[in-house]
Amino acid sequence: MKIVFMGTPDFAAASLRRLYEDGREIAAVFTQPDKPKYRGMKLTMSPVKELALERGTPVYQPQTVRDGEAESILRAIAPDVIVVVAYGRILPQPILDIPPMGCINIHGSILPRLRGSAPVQWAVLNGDREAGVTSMYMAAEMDAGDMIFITKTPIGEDETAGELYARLAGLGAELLLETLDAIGQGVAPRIPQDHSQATYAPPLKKDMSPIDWTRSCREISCHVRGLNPWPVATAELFDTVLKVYAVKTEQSKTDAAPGTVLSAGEGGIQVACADGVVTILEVQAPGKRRMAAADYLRGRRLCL
RNA sequence: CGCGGAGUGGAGCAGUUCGGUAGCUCGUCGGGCUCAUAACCCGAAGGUCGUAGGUUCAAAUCCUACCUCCGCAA
Repeated sequence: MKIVFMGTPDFAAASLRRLYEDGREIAAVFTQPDKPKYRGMKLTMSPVKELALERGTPVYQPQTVRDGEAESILRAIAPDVIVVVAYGRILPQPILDIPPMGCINIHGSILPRLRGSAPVQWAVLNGDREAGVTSMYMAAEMDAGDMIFITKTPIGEDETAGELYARLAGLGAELLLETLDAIGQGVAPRIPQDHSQATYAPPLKKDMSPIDWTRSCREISCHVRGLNPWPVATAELFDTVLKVYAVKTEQSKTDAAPGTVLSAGEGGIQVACADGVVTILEVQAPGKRRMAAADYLRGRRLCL
């Protein structure tokens, strides 16, 4: 089965790596163009490109997939199937029609819920108990194609979006192999989505970061975990904005107004919320590295 | 050359403006107190002040270059 793989971030690279390990035939890889990124704005290649170059696979990085050029490249390659994992582009119908076995997508949610680009993060933010990956036949509309298989997994009470993302990347890679096998054997199901149940997971933005102390313990915990590792929850404390990487919560009766700092010391920084106490365990001050809340307090000589 | 911040005992920081004895809160180790303790008291160890060079009688501090880390930007 001749495969063309399209993907960009780590999540996609996990699937591509699995394909290589399993000895699948990767005819070409499509990924987003190198972009100036990180400190110094150095031109950086995507994790998928890095992996493809290691393996000597031809890499294509079209600016757009809608000008016909990508289409003609793909026709020349003539893949049996196109696998798309977090590519970051929506493929037009003419491309979807090229591979005889179809275009397969691995998406990081239990469809039809959480269509879009940040499904894993939103699963945590929403306080879902369960996350998953879905394989599907692609349609022109984003993440709306007929489903093939779904793998579900519980979300840990303390699990961050970053941790869940890594786990789902692995599950997605396995799911991809199963899906390709099923297609190869002609036994892949085709389950239409219930579009009325669809929800959306838009990209995260920095302005989501501030913690709303009037929310519940659990909501705040989900907020902190869902925004970790990016953009990271923030709290305005001690006349500065601290990034909050980890909290623990305890439901309890408290008379203090939400947002009140109840204590600050070795155990962390305790802040009142709607239905209890949130203890901030790990913070990062501007220009500093991450550190335990207690360490931060030591340096600032703040203790209550 | 995209912009900015930071490197000081094991941890987090002050000291740098205006050069002049290496300091704080913790931790560690020893001793004491206590029925007992992560509490309290006494004491000790532990630092090439990121690296290299320069200026100076004298550099953590001023000058130059470099290294590393962090934030913005995605």
